[in-house]
Amino acid sequence: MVKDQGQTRSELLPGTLEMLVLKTLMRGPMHGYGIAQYVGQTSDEVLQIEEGSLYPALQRLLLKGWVTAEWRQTPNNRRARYYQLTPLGRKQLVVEAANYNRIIEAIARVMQSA
Amino acid sequence: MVKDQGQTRSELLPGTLEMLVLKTLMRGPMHGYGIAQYVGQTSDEVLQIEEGSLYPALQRLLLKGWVTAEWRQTPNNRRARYYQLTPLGRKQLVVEAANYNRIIEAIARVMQSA
DNA sequence: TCTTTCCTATAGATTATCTATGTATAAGCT
DNA sequence: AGCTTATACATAGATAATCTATAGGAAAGA
Repeated sequence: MVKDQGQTRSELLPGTLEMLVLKTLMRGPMHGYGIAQYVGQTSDEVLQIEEGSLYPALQRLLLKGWVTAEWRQTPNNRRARYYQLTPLGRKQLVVEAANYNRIIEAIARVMQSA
Repeated sequence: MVKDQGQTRSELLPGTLEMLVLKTLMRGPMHGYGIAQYVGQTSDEVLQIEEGSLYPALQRLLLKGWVTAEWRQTPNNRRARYYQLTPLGRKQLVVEAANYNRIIEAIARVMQSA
C-alpha cells in the first residue's frame, strides 16, 4: 500500500488502507483512481496506493456494506465507478480512526520510553 | 501482534513489531518474555505481543544480524535466551523509526484533511 | 502434589498487500 | 492518421507477517 518514493520498497502499515479510503470518501463520492490521487497528494506522495491493493480493498468495502458503487461519467468523459460512503461506513470510519489512534499512541509511548 | 484488550481482535499495524523489539532492546539485553512484558506495560496493555509473533520475529532479527542471543539464567532462576542489539541493529532502529514517523505523519495529514 | 508463573518454540492457517499483467478510452501532439 | 500519455478498472498469483493453536518444561508456592 505504501511505497517509498525512493527505492526502499516499504509496504508499511497494512490495515490502514481501508481507513484512508473511508476517510477520503468523507469528502464525497469518488472513483478509485481519484481516491489514490487524493491520498497521494494529501500525503505529499509519501503514501502511494497501488492498484493491486486499492481495488481489492474497495471490493471488501462493498461486501461489508460500507460503501456503495455506481458507474458514472467523469469530468474527463470517462466511465468510472464512483464509490460513496454508507451510514454504516461512516460509523466504521469513526471506529477505525479511534482504534488507530489508540494504537499509534500506545506505540508512541513505547518509542518515547527512555 | 496487537490485540484489543476487549474482544475486537484487531491485529493492527504489522510491520511495527520489529521496531518495538529493537527499541525495547535499547534498554539492554532482555529475553523474549521480558520484551513482551515491557511492551505490554509501557503501552498500558494496549499492545500485546503474541508468542507466535514474537519468537519468529526474534528469529528474523537474528538472521539479519540485528541482535545476538545468549542463553542465561534469569533472576527467577530460569533458563532464558537473552537478546542483545548489535551496532547494525542500532542503526536499523534509527532507520525504521524515521520511516515509521514519516508514514505516520503522512497518514495524519490525510486523516486531518477536511 | 497441584497450580500458577515463567519461558521458549513451531506448525499451519489467515489475510492484506504487492507484483505483474491485461483491457480500454480520451486527449493531445505530430 | 498514428503515436503517446493520462485516465480508469480489474484480477491472478506470489509474498510475508501475523495469528491461532499447541507443545514442552522448570521453578515456586500452596
